[in-house]
Amino acid sequence: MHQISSAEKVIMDVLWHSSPATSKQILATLEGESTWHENTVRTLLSRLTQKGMLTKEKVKREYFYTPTISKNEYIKDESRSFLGRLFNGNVSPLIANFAKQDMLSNKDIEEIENILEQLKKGKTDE
Amino acid sequence: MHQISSAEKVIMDVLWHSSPATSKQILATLEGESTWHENTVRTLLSRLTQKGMLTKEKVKREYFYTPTISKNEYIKDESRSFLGRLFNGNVSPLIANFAKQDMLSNKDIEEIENILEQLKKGKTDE
DNA sequence: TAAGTTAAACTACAAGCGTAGTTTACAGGG
DNA sequence: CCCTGTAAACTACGCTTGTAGTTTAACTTA
Repeated sequence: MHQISSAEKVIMDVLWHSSPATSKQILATLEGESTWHENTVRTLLSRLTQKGMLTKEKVKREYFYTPTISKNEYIKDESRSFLGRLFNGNVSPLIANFAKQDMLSNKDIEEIENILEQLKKGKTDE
Repeated sequence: MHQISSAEKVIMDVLWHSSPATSKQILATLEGESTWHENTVRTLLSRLTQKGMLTKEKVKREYFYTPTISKNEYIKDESRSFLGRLFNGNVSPLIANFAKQDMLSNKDIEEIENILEQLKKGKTDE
């Protein structure tokens, strides 16, 4: 599984947005949004590399880091695991729950209906 | 926030299903589904109590444990945090992602549409 | 009432995480 | 060629988690 901790995910997000990147560049991107020490970022980078979530390529003295999984894959896995943990893997109870908790605006409803329409169209085309 | 670890959640699930219950009863419920030592269960119970997720009431030598939050509240909070972490808090991108990842069966689509229909009916009634 | 049983409390310990400090090594400038 | 700055590597440390072992305290039974 993709065990990425929450601090590590901040780094992954930067790299998913733009990679390959050096620790320096990542630091620059995080400037203002985080108060992390440089070494913290470097530690996170090396832990992510050890976990196989990043590859690094040396250029002169620096490494350029690149994610080994896409954000979409990550999101898919996380969604699956979330769905599994809380809703036995079924999507509709999740939606039902959002509905029950009043978490769906009219706009949400409309958008979701559109998505489903598109999806049905795509399916019958196959 | 409700920081319940995954081992702790197993205990919470037992108690959400039936509470108050003693550690003995929880052990009995878990019999067969888990290989935990009794002390492991007791440790988890006391950690959950310390975290404020359970209250306990002494009867003779034993404690009866009861969750302080409902499973629905827990699910709501988890859903919110999941949505926040991965989809900036918006539901429709989540659905769009499920769609894109082919995680929605025809049955899912139908059920979701029903939920949305019901929801719209409820809303215009107000 | 002494002994046994057992629930609860306390202690333990390794791995993972958040967050750096310290040391090493190398590239570029004078 | 040596010094310096900086990237990388290694070390650290307290907290959480998973998973118990050990000790204490209190019922229960003979």
